[in-house]
Formats: sequence, C-alpha cells, structure tokens
Amino acid sequence: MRADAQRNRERLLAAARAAFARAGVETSLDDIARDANVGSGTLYRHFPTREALVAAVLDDRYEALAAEAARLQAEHSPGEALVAWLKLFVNHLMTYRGLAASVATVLHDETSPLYSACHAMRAAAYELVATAQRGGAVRDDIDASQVLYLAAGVAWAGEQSAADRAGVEHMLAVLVDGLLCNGRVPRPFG
Amino acid sequence: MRADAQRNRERLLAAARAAFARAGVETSLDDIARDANVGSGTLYRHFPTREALVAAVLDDRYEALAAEAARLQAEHSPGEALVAWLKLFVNHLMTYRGLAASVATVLHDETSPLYSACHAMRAAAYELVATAQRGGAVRDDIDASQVLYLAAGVAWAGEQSAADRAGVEHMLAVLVDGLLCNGRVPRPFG
DNA sequence: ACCGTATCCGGAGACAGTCCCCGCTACAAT
DNA sequence: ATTGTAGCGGGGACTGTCTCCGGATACGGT
Repeated sequence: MRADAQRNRERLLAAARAAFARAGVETSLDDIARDANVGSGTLYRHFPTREALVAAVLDDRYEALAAEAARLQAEHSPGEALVAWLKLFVNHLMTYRGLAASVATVLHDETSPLYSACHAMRAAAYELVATAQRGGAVRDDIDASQVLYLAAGVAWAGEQSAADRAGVEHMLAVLVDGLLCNGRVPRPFG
Repeated sequence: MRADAQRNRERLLAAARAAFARAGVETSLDDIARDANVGSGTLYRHFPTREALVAAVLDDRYEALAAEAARLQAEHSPGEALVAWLKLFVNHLMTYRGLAASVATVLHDETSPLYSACHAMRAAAYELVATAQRGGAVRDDIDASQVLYLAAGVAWAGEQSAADRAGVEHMLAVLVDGLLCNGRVPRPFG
C-alpha cells in the first residue's frame, strides 16, 4: 500500500472515530472526509459503505469479543460466562450512538462484507448460549440468535431512553433474569 | 374545514396507510403525496412532520391501548393484566416496519406534538406496572418507563431479525419472565 | 538523480429526500 | 355573479450519498 494511501486511511479513521463519538454512527460521511482533509471520493474508495467504515473503526472489537467469550467459557460456569459476555456485548453496542442498529443489521445480512467479519464473535456467542442451555442454566426454548437480537434490543432501548451505562446494565439484568432458569421452569406464555 | 381540504386529507391518509404497510414508516413522503395525487406542499401542510402523519394514520390506536389497559386492569390480576397489555403493545409496534423506533422516540420527546397524544396510554401503562409491582407480581427495582422501552426493544429486535408475530411474542415471553417475580426474588446482577 | 507508470486523490455533479415558499385556484358566503 | 380567502401545487433550496474521471503523486527501476 502506498504511503499516502496509508496516511489518508488513518486520517479518515481518526476523523471517523471523533465524529462517531460526537454524533453517532449516522453522521454525514462527507463531513468526516472534510474533517480528515480528504476528498469524499477518497473516503468511499477506502470504505465503500458506512458499515465498512464503522467496522474499520471498531476494528478488533469483534475478535476481542470472540476471544473474551472463549476465556469466560473456560473460567466460569456456563450461566455466568454467558451473562458476563452479554454485558460486554451490550457495553460494546453503547460505544457509539446508533451502533446497536448497525450491528443488528449486520448480524443477519449475509450480503454484508461485515457478516463474515463478526462471524467468529457470532459463533462464539452461539457456543456460549448452547453450552449454557445444555448445562440447564438457560431456558432452551430460545434460539441463540434471538438472544443476540434481544441483547441488541436492550442496548437500543437504552439508547432511546438516554439511559447511562448503569441503566442499560440494569435493563440487561431483567432480560438475563428471563433467560436464566435459576432452578425454576420458565413460565409458559399464553 | 373546506371540502377539498377534507378530501385531500383523507386521500393522504389512505396513501400513507398503503405506503407504510408496503415499505414501513420511513417511505418517501413525496411518494406518498404523489400516490395521493396531491402536491408535496399539501402533505406538509396537513402533516408538518412524518411523525404527525404516522400518528394520524394510527389515530385511535393510542386511546384504544389506554382503554384496553383499564379494561385488563379491571378484569385480571395485576400480573396477568400487564403481561396481556404488553403483548398488545408489542403487536401494535409491529403494525408497520420502523414503528417501534418511531414510538420509542415519541415516548420521551416532550417537544413532539405526539408526546401528549400518547400520554393517556403512557399513564395507563405506568399504572399497570405500578399496580403489578405493589401486588408483588413484578420486580420493583425497575422503572415503568423502562418497561415500555424494553418492550419496544423487543419489538425492534423482532423487526431486525425478521421474526414473525409468534417469534416476537416468544421473545416478549423471555422479557416478561424477567419482569415477573413468580414467587422468587429477582436475581441480583453483579 | 531521474523518469515512466501504476496508483491514488479530489471535487464536481447526478441522484434522492425533505421541506419551504408564493402565485394561483376554486370554494363558499353574500 | 362576485369576491375574499383558505387551500393547492410544484418549483427550488438544501442536505446527504455515492460515482466518475482528469490530474497529481509516490514508488521502482535505471
């Protein structure tokens, strides 16, 4: 990669990081290009879609989440591991405003280039859920992907209600309480 | 109101209903105006914002939800009433794609003209939650407004994952399980 | 040090959406 | 029929996305 291309890429990432932190992931991309002192064409060449830029900014977070899943699974009981990981996941979704929606889209859109980028994380999460279900810690009448969507929904709800980190974790606690069996049989719903 | 104004208003509502059902509440407003054989200026005069149009289309649903809350409260136990109402609420949010986000915004934006439109519903829902909490059916470490946001989050998650009605109700069942005490003390979260 | 070329840059502009503005139309009251 | 005016409509300003291509530039070979 040519040196100027590398430099531009980094300036774009820095500008994007600042803009996302200030105004969420829906900020104007042209603004980001301007902030980076770069033409908008350059931005779109490096990052063809907004999703691609978001992914590049978050970069290693997805593998980190996958790694954390493995670590938690090794060091804790199935239930505790899942709960701890969901907390990490939801906190990640709170990094920037609008990120929950962004991630939720990517989770199922197989045509998205990010679909594979977060594949490892998704697989790790499914494994966490499956293990917890086999161990009887988590109700088994729910799909692993639904658990991820529900967690994203909690992050989204926190965003909408302008809740802080503690508020969102508290909402997550409610969801988690619905997921865990805790020695009771999940309440049927009619 | 002049006869042509009334006619235009109804044509706009019909076009909006069709467009929302087809493509969600984020459809182009100019398209709706075109479908109604009306200038876009006319649309914006009748409905200054997209939210206003959405509200007009949904019209009586909010009072209906408030009324249902009262009826359920009178005829069922506090816990059952809340659960049944949440199901109605979430189903309402599934009427059109994007509606959950729209409603979540209005729930807290006091400057929105719809804030008061759904005030009765909000008040009824809060009452439902408060009663269930006083009766010990629902954990009391959570705010009534958070319950609404969480329910909206479930509807949103269903939308994102392209779940059908049954799938969303199932997700709601998990949340409800976390909300209800069912003779156990809610699990602390650390 | 120089040069040729593959690579990359930048911004103009097409396109889509929102929303305002203002001259004109047609309704309804007399 | 006339007239005052509520209401219409669509042109256009503005914002944002994304593409295209002429021109600039850095790199590798000499």
